[in-house]
Amino acid sequence: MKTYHHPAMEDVTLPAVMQALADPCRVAIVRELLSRDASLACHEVPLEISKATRSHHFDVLRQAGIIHTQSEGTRCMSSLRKKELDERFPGLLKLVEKET
Amino acid sequence: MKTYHHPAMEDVTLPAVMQALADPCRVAIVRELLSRDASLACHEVPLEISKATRSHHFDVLRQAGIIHTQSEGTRCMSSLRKKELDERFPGLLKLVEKET
DNA sequence: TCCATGGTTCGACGAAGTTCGAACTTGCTG
DNA sequence: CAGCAAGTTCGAACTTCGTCGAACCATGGA
Repeated sequence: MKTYHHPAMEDVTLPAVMQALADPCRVAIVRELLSRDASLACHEVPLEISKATRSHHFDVLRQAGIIHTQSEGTRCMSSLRKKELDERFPGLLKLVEKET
Repeated sequence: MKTYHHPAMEDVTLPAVMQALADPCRVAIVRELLSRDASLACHEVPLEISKATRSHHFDVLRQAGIIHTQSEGTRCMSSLRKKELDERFPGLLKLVEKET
């Protein structure tokens, strides 16, 4: 079973998290997670991109400390690190929440 | 006298503004502006980068709707579009304010 | 009028990021 | 066991970004 590395929240920098959210696909993923308030398998995201690209975007979000991922059978379930994020970057998720 | 183009705030997207703040230099510039609560000439920013690079970063911030720039003699003074930003992206500036 | 100063623009360069197909791994299920 | 479905990894092609030096443009003063 694959395991994923998640950075400690205090090691996550503002530019890094901004960088991660600087892509419309990734913002869409975070919004999907916000609207569900639950974890989500990669392939469930409604985006017209290849598997490889999808995997990459989840990777970036994970390395930026935004999501937490774990294997569950053949799927990998991701969820927001909501509480930690709210503590480290208060207001960030609220910012993403709005559709605009 | 040079004039600058500033986008309408409703045309500024979240990924665009995130992209602009995804660079440590630009975050530093915004922090400097926040701490002064006044406008700032390009060359006053305490960053060890060339004139050209400096100009570029101000450009990016301007196009992302974050700062407003105007010529004053030979200098160009920039200031935060604080009120508009707070309205369009509430909590964004507060996020940048923290040193971490 | 000439020069110094503050910024801009241009072209170049390497670094980094996005995207994909293809091959591979892993776990479930018939 | 065979086959499928979900993800990962790799390499390639391409784009974008950050940085700089050099040349350039305005403005204000000597």
